[in-house]
Amino acid sequence: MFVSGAATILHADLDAFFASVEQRDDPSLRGRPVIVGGGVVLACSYEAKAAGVRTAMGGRQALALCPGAIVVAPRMHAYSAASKAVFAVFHDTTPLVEGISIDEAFLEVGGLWRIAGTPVDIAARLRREVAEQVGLPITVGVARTKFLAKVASGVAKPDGLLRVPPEAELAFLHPLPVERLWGVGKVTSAKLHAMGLRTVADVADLGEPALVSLLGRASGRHLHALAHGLDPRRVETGRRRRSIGSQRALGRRERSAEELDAIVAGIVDRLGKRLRGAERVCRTVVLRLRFGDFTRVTRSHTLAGATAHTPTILAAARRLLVDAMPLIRERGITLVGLSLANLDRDGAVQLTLPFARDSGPELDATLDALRERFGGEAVTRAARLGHSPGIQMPTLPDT
DNA sequence: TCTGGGGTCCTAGGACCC
DNA sequence: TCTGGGGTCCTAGGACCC
Repeated sequence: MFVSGAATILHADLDAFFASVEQRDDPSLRGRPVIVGGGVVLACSYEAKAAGVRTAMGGRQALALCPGAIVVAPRMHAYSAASKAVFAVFHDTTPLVEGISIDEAFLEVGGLWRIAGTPVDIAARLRREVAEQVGLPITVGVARTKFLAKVASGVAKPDGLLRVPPEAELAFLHPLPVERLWGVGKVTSAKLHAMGLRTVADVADLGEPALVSLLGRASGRHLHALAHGLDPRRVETGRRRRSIGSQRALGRRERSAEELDAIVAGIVDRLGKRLRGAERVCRTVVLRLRFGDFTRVTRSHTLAGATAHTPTILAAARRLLVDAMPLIRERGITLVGLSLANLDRDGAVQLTLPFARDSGPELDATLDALRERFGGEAVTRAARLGHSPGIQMPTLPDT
């Protein structure tokens, strides 16, 4: 059930996913700049990207950059059906598939060479099958680790295939800008730039203690490892969602307490249905608010027991909303959202196992043993706790 | 640049316990 | 009686990703 032997990982990533589905379903859109979304760009075709359009950009700005763009309203059902079809191809390729998002997955193919050929053969076939069976372009990165496979697919986009051979990893990685490192966003890249660090090689030269003091323990260690081509994370099947949420942007108009209450009730209703549809229960209700000045807050409440009962969740959400009303009146509300978290943390057994700091292989072996014993899906948590290093907390089902 | 919607993980502090 | 170490759980905020 679990991987043995040399790991070889594919990172498969659909190109401009939503926009590609639109171009597939409407031939008149092919070869033309397509923007999916309205107020904000959810996705755009490569023709629009060439004009400077980017995901999450305001719609007005996008059209200013690319006046010829065709704007299409999102069709989430079509995307989710296309995603399912692509994941079916993934699962035909190998049982070891870890979905990362609607359009991306890691595939472990290290043990397949005897029956399916080299990883590059497998990747080429995968791309062909996705094109033939689903009609979408997909890029695949091939490498020894997740991170390198992901970077490879990013470099190979669009509609490409790139393998990073083990002996060429650092030569491939080190000239890249720090923004390519997974976990380096705006804030972190600004900090790194302020230190004069621009490439992955610069980060690799800095040394772990300096990175940790700059970025915090977890990020510092993580980045240091990635910059040296080290990434022990394996492809994990059976990961389950840890929270579900829904939110609504409200614009700048004033909202009465009754109006907000009705919006929250609507969101709770939707989330309750999703929760029960997934046969899951939650213990924590989180209210998310964004204000007129774009500051945000969250307010949360943890229930005594897990539930999927809409009235129970609604009562908790209402209390959080009422408590937040003074803030809302003061700053003006522009977004309301709810998350249901601590999923399935009731009727579960929590084990706490002490480990020495940094005993990675031991931890992995223990987790594998737990998965063997209880099934891959059962072990839902294996985290290093921030302020109590070395403790693991797998969560097991009721036995 | 006047800003969506769905997520993950990490950090830090306080209450509480032994 | 006071203090410390070690630990769990909850809340809140923030960075990041697609």
